[in-house]
Amino acid sequence: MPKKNVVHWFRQDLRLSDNPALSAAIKAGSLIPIFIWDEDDKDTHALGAASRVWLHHSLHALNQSLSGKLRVFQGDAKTVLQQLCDEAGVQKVYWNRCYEPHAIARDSAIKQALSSSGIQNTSFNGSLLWEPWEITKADGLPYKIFTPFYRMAHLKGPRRHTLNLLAPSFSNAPPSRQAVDIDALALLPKLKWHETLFQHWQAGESAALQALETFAQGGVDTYSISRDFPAQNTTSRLSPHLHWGEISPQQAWERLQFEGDNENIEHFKRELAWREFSYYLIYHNPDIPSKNLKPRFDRFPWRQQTAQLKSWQCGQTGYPIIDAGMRELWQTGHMHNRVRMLVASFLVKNLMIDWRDGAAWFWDCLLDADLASNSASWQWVAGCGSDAAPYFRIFNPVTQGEKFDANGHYTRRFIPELERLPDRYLFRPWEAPTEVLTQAGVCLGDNYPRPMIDLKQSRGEALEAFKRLD
DNA sequence: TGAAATGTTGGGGCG
DNA sequence: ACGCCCCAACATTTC
Repeated sequence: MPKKNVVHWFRQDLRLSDNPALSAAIKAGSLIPIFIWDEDDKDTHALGAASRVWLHHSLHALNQSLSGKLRVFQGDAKTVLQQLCDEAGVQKVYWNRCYEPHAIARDSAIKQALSSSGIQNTSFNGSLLWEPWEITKADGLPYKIFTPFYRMAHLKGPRRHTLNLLAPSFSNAPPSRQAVDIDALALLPKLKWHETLFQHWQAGESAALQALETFAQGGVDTYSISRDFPAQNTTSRLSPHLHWGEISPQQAWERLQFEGDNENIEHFKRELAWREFSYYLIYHNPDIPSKNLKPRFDRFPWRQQTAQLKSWQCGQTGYPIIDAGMRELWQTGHMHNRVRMLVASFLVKNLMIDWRDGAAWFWDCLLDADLASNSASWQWVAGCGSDAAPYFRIFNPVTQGEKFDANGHYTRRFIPELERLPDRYLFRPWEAPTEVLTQAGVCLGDNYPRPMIDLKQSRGEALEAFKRLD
């Protein structure tokens, strides 16, 4: 007797391994693997440009590992699913949960619609170590501080890895007329900008597993310390893979656990847990992308400085470590973690520009753009998050540059016009004697900007503004 | 997962 | 030998 057709709906789980919903679907019948591009340009949560590029490549990779059987649709997800189930006689639909507020709303409406037409639908946890509702304080309320959250989560232990992926038997239901080619989704921008991005990255499950392997076999050995130095590429570089679920956090967690137990591995697990905490926060605070978690920040006098925002975005602030970071973001779709903190601190605490403007730019440019992490991290930096950096913690881009990029490898890589400026002045070119600048071919205000604001003064103003919030 | 301002200490130069 | 000053080095406080 032929097996019944079942649907696995791929969303942010673009992988075959450790995929609980997919495994369940494969066990249940003949597989129709689908992806639905259901985005409307008017959506406030519409994917950023870099994310779309990643998705484009990741879908191609996924389709390849499914022997070209991935069916791609465009349009309202509920309509697409209902029509597909109807056409192909599907009685069972499987997916892994998403946790963004708009996705939760969409999915619960779909769940209801499918159930009421008698179609069984089951969702799984495919992207988090801990379900956000499972970790609570003794009084049942959600944690607001990372450390106690992590302690409790640790006690529970992470979700177990899904074993035993059976080889799928694909449904031979005729392709739906609605199915479209991945390229027809037009996820790539018209400009050639995306081609430079993908000189630095490879999307898809096998690239993700390879990145994990590389990290586990070497990168992690010095992780705790060297992760702070942007010139050393010793972070895991797993973030975009994790965002799209090309790899699960369980796979990362367990692979590193296999290497043993030391300070570096502990530290990395803690970073995975920060990702979890972001999802935890957005689940319990759906407004986190747009609303200060600390309401008193609603009175903060953010400055509407379009020109200054633009200088920051383009890496033309006159502070080399800031500009290097912003240019790294534009050129590679990525920015080193420490530098993210520096540029964010500079925007919010020196320029006094709204963190939401910074978050929006990151959202558009980052290949690893993730609503939960992006929102939670910007609120953390701005000081308006629940467990946030204290407002007075303001990074000094000169000191930080000298400390974390002492030999200037990172900064010079992204700011070639400062290539020949000696280390001594690299992070403070305005202090360099004229002849040093001339010899290095630097002309301030011409081929590299003068500092756009005074650090000491802007810091003082921000601290004043903060004090007035109390 | 800060930095600046302020305070304290102790060694060395010097009269 | 002693007091004095200077200042680096470190510690503490404040934002």
